[in-house]
Amino acid sequence: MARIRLIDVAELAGVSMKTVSNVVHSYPHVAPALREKVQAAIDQLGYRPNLTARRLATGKTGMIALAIPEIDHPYFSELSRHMAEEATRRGYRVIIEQTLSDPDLERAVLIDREAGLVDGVIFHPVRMETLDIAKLDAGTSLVLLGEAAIPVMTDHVMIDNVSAALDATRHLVASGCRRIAFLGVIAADITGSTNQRLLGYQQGLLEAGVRLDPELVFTALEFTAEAGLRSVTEAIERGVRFDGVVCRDDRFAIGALKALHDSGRSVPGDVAVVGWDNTFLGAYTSPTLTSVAPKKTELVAAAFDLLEERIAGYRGVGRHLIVGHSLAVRESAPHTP
Amino acid sequence: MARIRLIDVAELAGVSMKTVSNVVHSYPHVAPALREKVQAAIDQLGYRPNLTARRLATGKTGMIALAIPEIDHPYFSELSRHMAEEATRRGYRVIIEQTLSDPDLERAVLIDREAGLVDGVIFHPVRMETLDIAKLDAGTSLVLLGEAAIPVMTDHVMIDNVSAALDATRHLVASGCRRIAFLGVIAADITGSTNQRLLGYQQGLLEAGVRLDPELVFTALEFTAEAGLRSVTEAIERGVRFDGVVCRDDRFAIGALKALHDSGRSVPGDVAVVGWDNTFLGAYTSPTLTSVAPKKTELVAAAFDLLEERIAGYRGVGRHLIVGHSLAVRESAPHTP
DNA sequence: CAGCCAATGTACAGCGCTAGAAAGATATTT
DNA sequence: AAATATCTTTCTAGCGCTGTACATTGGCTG
Repeated sequence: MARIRLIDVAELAGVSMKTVSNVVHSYPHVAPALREKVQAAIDQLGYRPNLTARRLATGKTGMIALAIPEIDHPYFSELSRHMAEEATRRGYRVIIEQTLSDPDLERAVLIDREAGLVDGVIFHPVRMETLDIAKLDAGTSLVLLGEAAIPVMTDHVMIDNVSAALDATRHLVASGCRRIAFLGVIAADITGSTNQRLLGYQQGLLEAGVRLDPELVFTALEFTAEAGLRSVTEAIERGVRFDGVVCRDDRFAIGALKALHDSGRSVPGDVAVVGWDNTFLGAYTSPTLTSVAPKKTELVAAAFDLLEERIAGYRGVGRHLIVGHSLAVRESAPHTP
Repeated sequence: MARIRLIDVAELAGVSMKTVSNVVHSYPHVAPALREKVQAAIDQLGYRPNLTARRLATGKTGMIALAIPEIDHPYFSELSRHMAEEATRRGYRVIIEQTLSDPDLERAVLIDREAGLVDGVIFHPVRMETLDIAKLDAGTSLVLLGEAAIPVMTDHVMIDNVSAALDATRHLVASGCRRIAFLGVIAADITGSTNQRLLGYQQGLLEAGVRLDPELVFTALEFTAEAGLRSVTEAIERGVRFDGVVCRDDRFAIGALKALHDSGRSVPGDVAVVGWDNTFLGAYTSPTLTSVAPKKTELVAAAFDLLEERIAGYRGVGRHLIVGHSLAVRESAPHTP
């Protein structure tokens, strides 16, 4: 079953390849009669242009790569969905690369990108350091997401983590919490995200005239609900008292909800809980989860805008965009009446 | 910043293109000294082969498409992750196509596949009908997932839904449930999945000598936790009594948990709940969710095996594989003591 | 009716890489 | 030393499509 080529259609229709190509591309200056004849040949043979060949000829692949740590992390799977939809809207296809937070895989993404496979890359680094990225960002189209690394020359989109954490903390303060914990600092995590969120949290306490009690900064071992559960359970067992928790991540928040539930605390009665990322998980818990909500569609649109400008030839310094956020208020930390 | 080409390397090293190509491909018969010289030139220029060109020349793209209804559905995002990992293991890249259960998008997947973009497609159809798929499966490499459509000529992997539903029902019967409900039949859903699961459910009741009460078959309007919640809430309000629920989907199960919780029922005390797909959602709920667990890694491996045989040239009739399943037993329907 | 322009169509040289044939170099055998 | 075998390397024809340069046609103008 040999594939039908442009030339096969051309022969059947008795015209040149270019004319067939013109029909395929809806080039205006083709005589209606000819166009019809060619179209008939196309239909008859079931011709589909070979995209690989087209790519080689045009130099454009029409494809962008989205490199994220884990496909099945709710935040990233939602992000992927938005990316896929935005890409379709803009005429691109998305190829998803899972880096698993492995520095080598992350590096591979940046190197492969140059292999002419994709026109650009949207990359959410976790482990690669600023300088490392700067070194590999060899002038091709790249947009970074998140706060892990921010090379000056590279475009970058994020939310204002400090102010978001501040909002979350203020929300808890407003509903009467005074002993507010922060979950979770990760031993192995040297990314800026946690630090910034912690900073906003401190600022919120300061504003409320509450002193930060180091005992209330909970540490987790890894980014899982399980680790969050363990961390909160241990705090409870240590006798730490708290009436609110700002969680660095929805999964931590879910672990926290479970820990509180298992230890007989009511949420939000005894402890109010705020998560982060506003993933769909939060809608499924009991109680439902209040969560910091990055404006994902804005973020996706901004990332694409920057990327397309790069693809179009922009070679200037990196643009660093902040997109909005809000607080999705649900049962675990409701509005004050 | 013009891209470095094979010929640039060849010129710098003072050899022919083919020799450079041989080095790149680790072809054995290259004199060590020459190999070193070429490698030095490659490193110096930072040469990366252009994959698009390679593809055009070899006819292999090294890429497969995974077409699923929604990237951010937990089942599919977990599946995607496994697919991505298996693909990497086998030397492929995955391009994910989101069909959104739209018949036109589903059809587009099958048509685009022929555009020389990918070597094969793994496709989980939802809306396309058997005949429609059969018509478009024009001899290229395709493997289907799920139960929606099963054209004879096309390869296909699924779990035994009847027997899995039977297992779930038996589990509830064994723990003493007698009035077992089934959630949810979807008005608009004509896929085989629901019917098969319903069949296994009936069979389980029959075995236990329990008559099927039509009142216990709960209908939902769409595939969301929200719809599940509503369906169960309405049943409770109608005064329907039941002590167990087999859910067609983890999201329904989560809706059910919430409905039961909100109405003051305890799970599993008053009502035991079994979900389906064993997504990570089930580990995060309170109580945690017992769920039918398709062996995803087996499924992924089987799909790839079939696909690779197709890619390698197999042109016979469709193989229809059943992969295993188990029941992930957690708190919502625990083991009987 | 020559002279021109615009509208249509054709020819063909790449895009960067691969792979098989052919040539050149070196080693082995008789 | 000639003949043969074995390595190494070069040559070159595509892969299927696009875009530029050029050829052709027909309609109009003056």
